[in-house]
Amino acid sequence: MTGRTAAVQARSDSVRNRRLLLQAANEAFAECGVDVSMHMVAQRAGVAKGTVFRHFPTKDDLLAEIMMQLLDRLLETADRLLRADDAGRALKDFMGHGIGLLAADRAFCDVIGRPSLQHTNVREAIDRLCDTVEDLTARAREQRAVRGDITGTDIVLLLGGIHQTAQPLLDREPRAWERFLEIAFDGLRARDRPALPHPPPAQLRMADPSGVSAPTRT
Amino acid sequence: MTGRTAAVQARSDSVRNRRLLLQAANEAFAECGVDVSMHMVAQRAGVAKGTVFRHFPTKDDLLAEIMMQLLDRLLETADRLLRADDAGRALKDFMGHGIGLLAADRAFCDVIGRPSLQHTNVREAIDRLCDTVEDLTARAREQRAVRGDITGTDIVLLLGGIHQTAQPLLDREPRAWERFLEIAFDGLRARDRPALPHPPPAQLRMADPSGVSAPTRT
DNA sequence: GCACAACATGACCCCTCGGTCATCTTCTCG
DNA sequence: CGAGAAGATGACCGAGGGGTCATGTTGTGC
Repeated sequence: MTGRTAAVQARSDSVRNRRLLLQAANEAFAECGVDVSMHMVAQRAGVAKGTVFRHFPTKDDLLAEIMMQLLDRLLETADRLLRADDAGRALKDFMGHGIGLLAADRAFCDVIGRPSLQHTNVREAIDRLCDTVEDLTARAREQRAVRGDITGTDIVLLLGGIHQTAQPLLDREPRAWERFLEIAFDGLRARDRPALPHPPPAQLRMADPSGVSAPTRT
Repeated sequence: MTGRTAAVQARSDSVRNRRLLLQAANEAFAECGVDVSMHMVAQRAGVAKGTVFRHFPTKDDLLAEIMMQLLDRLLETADRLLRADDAGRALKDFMGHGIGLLAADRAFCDVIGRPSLQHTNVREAIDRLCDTVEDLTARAREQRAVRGDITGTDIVLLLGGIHQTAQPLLDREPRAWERFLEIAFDGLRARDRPALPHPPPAQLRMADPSGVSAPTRT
């Protein structure tokens, strides 16, 4: 997408460095979260700091590229699960997949958690993902696998929440989130219970052009 | 506890400034989390930066003092609820109280979320809180208000998780966490369900003298 | 009201971070 | 192989953070 379309041929060392950088950034972001320094990324890739900025003009650009890969894969999984027979199972599988990604990548948590720092295409990818989760949830609702007042937004929010719940246990038991996914899903499934407090949350929109929910905080 | 016990009398302006500082720091930490700068705190209190460091030698000292107030109040609530008749109701009330505090104080979330930066007395207070929650949970378990394989650690972890779930909705609906507390509690209550995956998590200990789980990351 | 200790102040130090750029190196093409 | 452009490098910049300290100010006991 970036190198060989036009007449200009990318130099071999440039291509190699770009690959090394993406790999190093992937690991560094996953381990340390978005606050990892560009110097650290450069060091991991075995190049100088300036080289990082030659390939990715800002830290946000680098982060966006990496997050897009993650989101694309997750979106692909969601699309595939949309065609499963057992919609309840599919929804739970999707949640497991998403939480697994969160558990393996601190930067992904940071990006999902606070929309403060973001590229437009990442925001749009997240919106697309929310749409698909809405569909997944609708199917589960129709098949009575979850209660009638659960929305896709509930599910999206629960992803971050369930991961956060299990996070202190991550060192000792990397898959501890399965326990809490089970508890949460039992709650989602509860029939014969009074209506939930508060109306179902409105759909989260990160990439609205009206600029209403622009980043406000530090 | 800090000023008037010994022979030395604290000067009036010093006492006033200390009060102003604690109040300002409370607000600043609550709004911006632990990453708020000491300069910001000083500004809010209407004093110079040096004054902050005269009263609190390090940022950690200031943060610890504020967190201790919060934890003491929460611990008091937990102790009171331990004497309620309906143990299930008491446990849920406690969770509501805790999540409400998390929703109102970003620094509290930060401190609970990652134990990286901490004073010993804060760690001990958290441990005491965990003990009390363990008791609260045991009573609820005995009264069959929650399933038999739920521990106090589950509950403590769920506090942060439920808050995190609702956090993106905080601006529009400050009490949105009630919806997710309801869902989670329905899950905790689920009878006739297969056993949860993974054994109940071991109790979290923040103040262990063996220094095993010392802060490792950045 | 005086003297002095305690206190308040903000310029300053050192550090880290994202980002820049003059300079040097290396790949590529003829 | 040689020229030249694309790429790599790391010293450097400004912002902002926690923390310090010489200096100026003020409350207090005599």
